[in-house]
Amino acid sequence: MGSPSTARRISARHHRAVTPVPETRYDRRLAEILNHATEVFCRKGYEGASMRDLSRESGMSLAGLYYYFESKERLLYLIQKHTFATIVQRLKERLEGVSDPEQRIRIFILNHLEYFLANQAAMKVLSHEDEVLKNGFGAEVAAIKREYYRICVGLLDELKRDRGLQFSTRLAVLSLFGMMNWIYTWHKPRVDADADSIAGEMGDIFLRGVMAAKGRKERQ
Amino acid sequence: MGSPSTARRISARHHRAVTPVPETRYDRRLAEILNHATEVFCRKGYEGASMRDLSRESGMSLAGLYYYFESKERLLYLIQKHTFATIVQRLKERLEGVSDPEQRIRIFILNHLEYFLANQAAMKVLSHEDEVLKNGFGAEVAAIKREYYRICVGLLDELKRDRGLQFSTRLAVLSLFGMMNWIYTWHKPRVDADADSIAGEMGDIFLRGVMAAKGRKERQ
DNA sequence: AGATCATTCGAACGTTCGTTCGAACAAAGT
DNA sequence: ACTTTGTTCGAACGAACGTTCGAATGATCT
Repeated sequence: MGSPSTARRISARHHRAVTPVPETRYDRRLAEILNHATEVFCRKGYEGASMRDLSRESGMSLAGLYYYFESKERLLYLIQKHTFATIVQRLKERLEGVSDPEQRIRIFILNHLEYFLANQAAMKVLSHEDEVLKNGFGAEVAAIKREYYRICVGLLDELKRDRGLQFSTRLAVLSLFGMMNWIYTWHKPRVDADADSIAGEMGDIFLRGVMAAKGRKERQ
Repeated sequence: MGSPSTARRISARHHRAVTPVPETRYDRRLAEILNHATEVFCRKGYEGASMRDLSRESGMSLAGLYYYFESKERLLYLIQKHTFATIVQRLKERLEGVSDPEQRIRIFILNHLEYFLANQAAMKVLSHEDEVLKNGFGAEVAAIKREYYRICVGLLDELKRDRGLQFSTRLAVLSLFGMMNWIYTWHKPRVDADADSIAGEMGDIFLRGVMAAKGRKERQ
């Protein structure tokens, strides 16, 4: 009793049952810790960041942290899952009601880049610490990631059908992800453009690139 | 006497002075260790791989490794520097004698992807362990990296002048690097296509994308 | 053969790692 | 007031970390 897992289960029940946005003290504190941890993971990498770093940064004692999660690995899992779930949910909202295939892809790009630049630390952790989660945790995050990937494949297939194009959807999608995700290695908030114009330019390059493949046969 | 740094200095002198490709025992052994270390860094990450992992994998005792380099950080530096120097050198050779701007960019893409796929472990370490080297080592690697980047900027500027295009060179180059470098997250040698066809398809997407920007004004 | 050098290793150094434990404090319920 | 439950912490655990040292090999030369 009083163990972390018990506390989490109880607060979760409160969160769902009592009010729409109760935001218990526990949940608020956990969110704070997650934010600090994200920033430290982003700066020093998952393996490079010690629990003592996280303790110092979040202002909570080393032992205190373990009240909120049972291991460092689980902490990374919480960060990754929350980040990915948020971006997928936002995307689905924005796609609703838009039917033009090109416009839908532009929305996908903008949504991705906007969230990427607004939560650069979280997305860097997501992109960079890809394979460190072990079997149980890793599988769940990989599943969300695969869903996100499949959405993008669907959007591109729509475009191909609509415009009668022929190219390798897989390679196009992975190229697009590369263009977008690589941004964490070079974007400096003060000097580079904002998400809107970057999304526009990348959308131009990518969409003109794939749409110029009119009717041609796919490379073998 | 007998210290690592002394040994390295001597063998280096031999390497340069005596014959074109002398390949002393020392150099051969060091190369072996570098290869094994590259593979381990690729699998577990720089921070995640311990010196004991490297010892086990290379078959040399923990202490024995320190005869060949004075620290783990210096080992990463040696790997990164050698990898980058090789790819830049190969590129310069291949570009010689080719003057068509589009063809030169296709050569750049092919060279990058070919080396990337042939030395996937090394390139993953290069891409992934970007900011771990401290001041001295980091600056030197960053300089080679910048030279490589500038070559690509030069190629794209040639294309722009030649075809009268207008777009942001910086964003185009960084997008291209993203497309290419992201490959380490998804390419499976047995199931995915080879460097030639991937380079062709990526070249199509990218070049059609930027070349469709004929005469138009650059986005603000 | 002995001497000199290059190479390798077992054992240990001190430090830092992730994690745990029991006590202490705070809030809420009775 | 006392009890209960939720939250925090100092201190410590054993394990693993990067690195060092002196002795033991192997190789090369006189």
